[in-house]
Amino acid sequence: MPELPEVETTVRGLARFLEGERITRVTVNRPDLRRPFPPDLVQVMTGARVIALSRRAKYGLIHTDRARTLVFHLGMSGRWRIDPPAPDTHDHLMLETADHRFALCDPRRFGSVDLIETGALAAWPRFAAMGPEPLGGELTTEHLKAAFSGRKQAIKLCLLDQRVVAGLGNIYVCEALWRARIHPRKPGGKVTGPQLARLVPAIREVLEASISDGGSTLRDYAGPTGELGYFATRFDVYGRTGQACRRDDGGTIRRFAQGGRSTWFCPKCQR
DNA sequence: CGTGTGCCCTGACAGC
DNA sequence: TGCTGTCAGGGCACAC
Repeated sequence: MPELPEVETTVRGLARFLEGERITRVTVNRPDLRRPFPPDLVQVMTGARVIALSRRAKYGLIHTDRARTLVFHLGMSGRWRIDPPAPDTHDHLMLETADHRFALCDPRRFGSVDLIETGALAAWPRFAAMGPEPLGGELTTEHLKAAFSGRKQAIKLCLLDQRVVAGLGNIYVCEALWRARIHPRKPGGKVTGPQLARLVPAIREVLEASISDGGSTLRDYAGPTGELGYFATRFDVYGRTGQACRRDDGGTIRRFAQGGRSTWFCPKCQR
């Protein structure tokens, strides 16, 4: 269930085992996920040393000493299994080091694997059009104001647009809008100044809280099973149809569809 | 251009 | 038990 916090948690978990290590073996079990695997994937990655791992939006990056970076996306159902005790039908790609094995498992196969020249990552079309990262100070009230200006589209959909902010998904958009007390159907261009000012910290805080939960879950999972696990957190609105708003304002969480996906919100405090 | 729709794929779950 | 329908955290191609 990968959104930004899960990707960040996954990258951190992989980094502990992969950074500085040499890839001794690469196994490809099928030719593609959403897109074909790079034809030279095995050749380039076999024997490569991993320099560092990082994240851009919901993509994980494995930088190697071959001037190339393996860029993975976990789609809807992807995860890396570290030292899996048994093979899984959906382990599509396996990387091995001297001490560990890393299986990219993705039942729905909405994920992707690309091999990009490290020096040209910023120009990679999928990255070039992206907005700022929601963490780390790039994302400002002024940026959102400019990005939303004149847009009639609902703010929920604006925030899912990776050109506006890179890495927000359905869960965290719902959660951030609740925190900022903004109605998800409000047109982007009509969001008020005070609402925008609340939105930036709301986004940052909900992501940071999830990442710290993910970190603790990861520590647990890294022990006995050796698998990466996704954080389990208590959402304020996501999936809480019919339950009381956590602000105790008498509101009941409601669900409706926007752009083919579900939105949850509190009609009492989100305006 | 901005905006809306449908599809890629498998699995989990509810209801019968 | 097994069938059927619905839904799922993403991204993209395509139509207007």
